[in-house]
This record gives sequence, C-alpha cells and structure tokens, in this order.
Amino acid sequence: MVMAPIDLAVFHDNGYVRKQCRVTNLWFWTVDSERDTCGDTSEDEYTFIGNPLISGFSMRGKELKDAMREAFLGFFEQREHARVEPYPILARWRDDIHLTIASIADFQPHVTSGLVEPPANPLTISQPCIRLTDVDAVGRSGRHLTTFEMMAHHVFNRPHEGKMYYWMEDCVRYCHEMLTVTFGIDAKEITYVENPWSGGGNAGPAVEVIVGGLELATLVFMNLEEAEDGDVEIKGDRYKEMSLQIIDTGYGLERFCWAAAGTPTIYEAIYPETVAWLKELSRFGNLTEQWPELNLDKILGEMSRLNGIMNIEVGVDGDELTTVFINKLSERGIAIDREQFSAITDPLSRIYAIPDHLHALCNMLGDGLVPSNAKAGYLARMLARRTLRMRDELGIDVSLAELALHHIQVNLGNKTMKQTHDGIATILRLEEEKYVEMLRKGEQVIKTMLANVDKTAVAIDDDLLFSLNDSHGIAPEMAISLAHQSGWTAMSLRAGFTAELAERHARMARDAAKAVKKTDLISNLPELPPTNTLYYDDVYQFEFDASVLFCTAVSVDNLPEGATHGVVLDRTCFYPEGGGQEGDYGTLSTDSVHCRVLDTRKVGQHIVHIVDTELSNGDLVHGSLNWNRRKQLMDHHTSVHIVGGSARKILGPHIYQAGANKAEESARLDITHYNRLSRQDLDAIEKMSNDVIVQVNKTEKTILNRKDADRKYGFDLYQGGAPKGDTIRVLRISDHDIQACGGTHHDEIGQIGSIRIVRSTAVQDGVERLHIVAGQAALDYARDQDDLLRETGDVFGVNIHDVPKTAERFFNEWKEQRKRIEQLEAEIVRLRTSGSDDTSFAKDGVRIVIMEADGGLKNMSKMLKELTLDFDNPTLAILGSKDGGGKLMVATTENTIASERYDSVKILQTIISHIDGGGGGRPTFAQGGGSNPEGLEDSFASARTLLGV
RNA sequence: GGGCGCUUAGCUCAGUUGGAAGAGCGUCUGGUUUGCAACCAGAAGGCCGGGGGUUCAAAUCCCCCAGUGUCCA
Repeated sequence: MVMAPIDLAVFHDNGYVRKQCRVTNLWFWTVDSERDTCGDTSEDEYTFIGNPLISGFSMRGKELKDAMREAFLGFFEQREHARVEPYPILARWRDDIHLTIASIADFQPHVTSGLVEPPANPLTISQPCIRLTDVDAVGRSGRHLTTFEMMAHHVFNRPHEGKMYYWMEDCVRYCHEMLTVTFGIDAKEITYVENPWSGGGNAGPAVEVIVGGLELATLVFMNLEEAEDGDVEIKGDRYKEMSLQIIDTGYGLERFCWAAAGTPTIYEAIYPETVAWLKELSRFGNLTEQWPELNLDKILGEMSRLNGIMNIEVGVDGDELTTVFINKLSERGIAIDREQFSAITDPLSRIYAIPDHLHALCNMLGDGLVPSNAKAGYLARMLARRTLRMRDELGIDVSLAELALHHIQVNLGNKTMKQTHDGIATILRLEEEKYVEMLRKGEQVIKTMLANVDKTAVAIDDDLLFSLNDSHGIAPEMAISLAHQSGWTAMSLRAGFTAELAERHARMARDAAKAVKKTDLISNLPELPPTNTLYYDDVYQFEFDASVLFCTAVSVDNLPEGATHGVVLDRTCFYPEGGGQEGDYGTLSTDSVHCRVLDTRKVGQHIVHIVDTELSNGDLVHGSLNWNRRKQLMDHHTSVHIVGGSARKILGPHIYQAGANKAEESARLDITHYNRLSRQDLDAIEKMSNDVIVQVNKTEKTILNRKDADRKYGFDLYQGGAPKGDTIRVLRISDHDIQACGGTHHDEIGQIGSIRIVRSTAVQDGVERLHIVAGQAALDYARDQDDLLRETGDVFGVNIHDVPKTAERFFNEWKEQRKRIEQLEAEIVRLRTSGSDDTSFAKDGVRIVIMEADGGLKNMSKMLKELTLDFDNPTLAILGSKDGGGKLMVATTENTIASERYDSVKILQTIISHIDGGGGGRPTFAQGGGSNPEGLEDSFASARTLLGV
C-alpha cells in the first residue's frame, strides 16, 4: 500500500484544494486554483526578494532572530506547549552522531523509542543545529547554512495508552494559524506539499510548508518503524505502525527571518553586520569599477530571484551551473560574461559563507569542543580551515580569532557558553598557527613534487593532486595557487577535478563501510531474568551464593587463556567489563567443582562469568571475588573521576573525557585539550587530586530518572559515553566531579591512598592521555622506578643522585671517543698508503694499490677516499677484507687517466668470484661481498694478473 | 574507526634504479668592512626516530613499534 492522501479539515476550512504538481508530480494543497506547481520546483522563483512576505519584523541580524524565535515559541506556549531550553550543539547524549542535526535529535534514541519520558509533552523548542553535508553550497546558493535554528513543536502520543495529545489536523491548524495570523502571510503564498518522510528506521506521512517558493517548514507525522513484515512500503523499505506516534516539526528560523527581510540572500538577513564588514575589508565595492557598464545591484537582485529555481546543491557541476545562470540572466536582459560572473560571485560567496562558518565554529567551541584531526574535533578544524582559506582568498588581513570575537559580539552576545571568549580566541589562534604551518609545509611539498616538472607545464598529475589533498591537506585549487607562487605560472585545474576527488572519497567511504561485524560472546542465550547486580548494593561485598541459570561453551576471539565456558547466574557481585573498567576475576565453587572466573562481561541484561570449567544449570555455587584486583580497579576508577575533575578545574571547561581504561596495573584517562601537557600541568593536576582525597570524605551515589538527571546536571554527566537505559547512576565527588557512571566506586575516597600521574601521551591532536596509578599500584610504580634508578646507578657505579650527570658524561665521552677513533683510523690509512711497499705499484702514470684492510665496507670506503680523492695522484685502488664473508672494493680517481683506463665494476666482477660473491656500483666505485673470506688472496692474485703488475 | 603521508646536522629541508650522507640558514675561526638579516675563505656539527628482516651492500625495500601530520566517516 502507499501512503493515504493527507486530507484535513483545516485545508477545506481555509479554502484549500488538492492538486498534483506538474513538475514534481507531488500532491499539494493550495488556495490558488490557477496554481499548477507545488511551489518548490525549478519553475517557482522566490517571490519575497525585495518584497517581504512576513510583516512586522523590520529589524535584521540577531535582533530579528530573537524576535522571530520569541514570536514562534510564544505562539505555541499560549497553546499549551511547554517551552524547552535548547540542547547543546554537541550531541553528547548520542553515540551515533557528533552534532545536533535537528530538534528531534534531542529526543533520540530513548524518547522516540518510548523508553524515556520527554521533558514535556507537547513541547516547543528552538534548537541550534549544525549540518555539514551541504557545506560546499554555503554562500553560493543564497540559502544554504551549516548552522541554523530549528524551531519546532513536538508531540509524543501513546494512543494505546490513551495518551493522544494531537495529530495531523491540529498540527497543520497550528501551523496555518501561526503563518497567517501571527506572521500575516497571505494564504495564497502558502502551499502544503504531501511528501512522505523516512529516515533512521522511522517513517510517516509529512507535509512540506512552502512559502513564496521557499520551504519554511516540514511537519512529519512519525508513526511507522522499519519492520521486515511491515505492510507499508516507502522508498523500498517496509514499515509497520509503531506504538508511539510522534509529531516532528521543523521550522527554519533563519528562513522565516529571510522571508521577513526580503534580502537578496539569507545571509544578509541574519548576518548583516559581518557581511557588510567583510565587504568593506575585501573592498568588494571596488570590484566592478573596471566594468562601469554593469549594474551590480540589478544583477545581484536578479541572481537572488534566480537562486530559487537553480539547483545549487553539493555535487552539482559548477561550470555547467554558471553557463545556465549566465543564459538565464541574459534572457532577463542582463549581459554578463563568464569572467565577470565569477569575479562577482566568487568573492561574494565567500563573504556570505564566512559568517555562517564563524557561527557554527563559535557554537561548537563555545560548547567546549576542541579542534582535532579526528572525530568531532575535526569538524571544527575543517570549518576553521575553510574560513581561513576564504579569508585569504578575499585578501583580508584579520586573524581568525578577531573575526570570531567580532562575530560573538554581534551575534552571540548574551549566549551562555561553556567555553570562555578568551578560551575560544586561544584555540583559534592555535588553529591559525597550524593552518599557516600546513600551508608552509604544503608549499615545500609542491616544490619537491614538481622539481622535475617543467616550469611551463599546464597541469599537475591527478595522483599528485590527490596525494596533496589527502596527505597534506592542500586542496586542489590551493595546490594550483601555490604552484603559481613557486614559478609554475601556467598551471591550471582541470575542470571537474574537484567532483572526481569527492567521488573518490565517497567510494573510499563506501568501501570502508563494508566493515567489521562484532561477534557476540554468547548468541544462544535463552529468555532469562536480568542478573541481579549485587555490586551496586555493596561494592565491598566479595562473597555470595547463587544458582546457575545457564552455562555454554564459548569460542570467540579475545578470550582469556584457558577460558572454556560462559556462566550466567541469578545474581552476582562480579562486575562485568564496562565503562572502561575491566571485569572481575575470582572463583565459582560447588561441592564438587571449583572453577576460576577469568573475566566477566555483560551481554544485554545478563552478566556472563567466563570460566575454565563447565557448570550445570541449577548448580548452587559459591562465588568469591579476587578482592585485591577489585580493590585496585576501584582505586583506579574513582581516581579517574577525581583526576578528570582536577583537569577540568585546572585546564578549563573544554576538558571532556574522550575515553578511559581502568586496569589492574594502571588506568588511562583521555581528555580533550588543545595543547600538549607539560610536567607542570600534570603536577598541578596530581596535587589537586591528592588534595581531594584528603578533603572529601564520601562519594555520593544516586539513581535518577534520565529526565531528572538531564535537568539537574546537564549533559556533562555523560563523559563516559551515552548511557542506554532510562535510569542513570550518578557518582558525585563533592562538587569536584559529577558523572553518570555504572562502575564500582569507593564510598570513602580515603581508601585510594594516593594518586600519581605517571605521564601524558597524545592519542590524537586535541586529545591527551593521562596515565594514572593509584593505591597499591602507585606504591608498586614508585618501587619499580626506584629499582630502575638503582640498577642504573649500579651499572655506572655511582650514587643514584649522580645518575643523570654521569649518564650525560658517558654519552658525551662516547661520542668524543667515537670521533677520535675515526680520526685515528684515517691517520692509519694515510700512513699505510703514503709509503711505497709491496701493495703499491706504478703503471703508466697510474698508482695501483692492492691491499687488505680491516673492518667492513664502511671502514674500507674511508680508506678508498684517502686513496682516490687526490687528482694529482691518479689511482686505482683495490681493497679487500675478510670481514663478514669477505668484502672487496674497487675505485679509481674520477676524471683522471685512472678512471679512463679502468672500469671498477668490471674489475670487481672479475675478481670477486674467488670469495664466492657478487656486487656492483659505478665505474669509478664498486663494492661487493662474498661468503668465502679465504679466497681473498686469490682475488688479489687475479687482480694482479689482470692488471699486469 | 578507515585511508594516505612524514621522521636525515641546532633549525628548514633535499637525497633519482639499494652502491662514497647533502643544501640553505644558524654556530665557530680567519679575512674584509666604520653601521646593516652585508661579503669572502674555512671548520665544527649526523645511532638517517627505535627494533627486527631481505641483501655482498639499506637513509633508500619489507614487517613491528613510537612520535607527528592529513583526508574521510
């Protein structure tokens, strides 16, 4: 079956009729009986450019956004929707996306699945979002943004439980009332297009709200979920009705602002100050002075209207688009050539894109993100580098930090951010330094790559361009421009190359997607009640009795040595590996069987003890924990929380846990930070952590409903990753650190004893790994260090305090002596080759030296230098050594009668057979080795015969 | 998480098919010069990131490790 028509009373009441679009074939509702297109097609121009459709909003920029947002939220508040504060732009509560891409993302996956109650119902929100998929179109299309606010009203209905708030009818009614009454939009300008929506495993009917040729909102009625046996088919996938019925709306705040402002592009409506400033800085106004015949205002106005019908999306061929654009302009009586067109649109698109990128960047950094070369941090770096590149292309001499601070002042003035403005500036200064360094290196790489390429070459090899982009961060256009600077002035970029590069990346991503599928530890687990977890009731309990519910042989990878079976009990105090804390070890015993627990892991709601002996269902077992290990793991886990809190207090609000591991010997904590940590930093963190141990007596452990946890503590709770259930365990160490954590922790912090931060390493750019030891492990670590130092002192025969000094002295002496030995060896060579004895012959003006030497090829080549580098004494030298199977070297003095007369390689190959070897080299210098050192004399003899001496 | 690159003198970097470790800047010495990011001559300065392997021979080829960069998810 296909989706039923959306036939609502609200349409009929307002005089709407249902028609089919002759361009897109989609069904739509309109009050205009003449209309035969749905409004969002390649034939519907924007009608609001210079002619605002929304009245009463004469302001621009931030003020306009604030007023528009307030009007929207106020409208729904008056209609029983609770206003919900926006969520962070970094989707820390999710492990599938880095950034908040839609208002509904706030409530995925657990509210939309029905597991967790929404914060309010129905609710209204204006959620800042970032989407980077269209980043290339930003600035060029007049409407694309990487960052925007999605205004929404959401409803989570549970019809089977009698909780039905409202559905399509009321939803559309609210929408229509708001558009026509609150915003005063003429109903003739509004069309409602039926276009089913699907994504992320869900689907449902949906209505696109088109106003003046621009899609202002989408109303999605999510009531289907993907199912093999579903009876609804959408875009090839089968769906069935779900128990939750969700209204997911999205109203583009910035688009409302644009429709109210009627400016040529959306950027002028929301970022007027920055656009004006950048135009001034880049002297955009002077641009067209060279073409006085062009009426810039007229052209830009006409282009804006055209933008509405131009398919400016990522991946569309730019050259082709330009051609279409120029033709359309010409149809409208505007004559402009290709050169003029790009001279205007290229800088303009950058001026438009920069404030958008700055907005996204400031929001990301403001939320505590640290730029990096991987993961979410890379997204910030990419935006920073795009901004810097566009700034450079515009010839603007203002630092990124200054641009950002200006942007914050104008557009984000009263926004509360986690990160300080100083912090943002510091991070961006570092980013700009790295960008400059990348460019400098890139220039070097290009010079080296093109060293053998003629200066008149017109193109760079595709392979080189790919490599420059992928390995060195130099985009193709930048590579060309750098090549120009370095003297290859004729270079240009082949048309379509950028598209090919993108296609190549897409292909690589597809290949990578066919990736690994993890095999479950146990796949045949029957229906069993969840394991009762004793370790939360009393973390110090280490003995318990339980009965075996299930036992099966296990044979996956990464099992501990000797593991044979997995055992599920009805209850246990064994903690399963999770949250970075390793699983517990210990024993399970019956009267007859005693088996070792080699590891503990979690499978769904069940805790699996990995053991070395089979147990039977129904066996009563006595479990006993390896308490020393558990105590050490707890020391480490609680310490990681303490250290994380210290790092945040000392280094700044951007410190976020990027990963952690707590083993028996040591623990690791990965934190986000924009710089390498010094030993002073580590010492300060270590000291504060130990102070906390002394000052804080008890930890506080609470179990909260997810909804309450979010509200009480915010999303910094989820440092350890996105939790899965609806209840959250919160570990609070005074006000030092508060986190959701399922691990086992001390009740009394003093149990830890002491914490040492051993060192820090870089996991990736922007992430530092702290290596931590605590409790007994800290003592063991100290003792190991002492031992190392003592052993080293014993080797030198000095007191340990003198070890560094002594080691330095020995190292220096070793270098000096090595130097001295080389000098002496050279001296020996000089002495041996200066006299005339039975090794040296003169033949027709050439000195011939045939001599046995010591050492290997390295040493012999030094002797050869002494022998053959004097042009006044043309020499043929043949050296041999019994070292390592026998070596032979032959050389002549270059550019003399010696080199003319004798070919070193031929001589070598003639005589080397006596030592059973081979070799080669150049005519003036040949070397080789063999496996029969005793044949060396025969080699020399054959050389003498060959040369006649 | 995946792909690709880099690591050579104090610094910035070359080093071609495996065959005698280089340049520029800086340092030092001498000369020249009344001052300069000046000029001339000379010198010192290298476990070619670490460890294994292939080879007569490895900075160079292969594997592992460490550090570092970059693109993509």
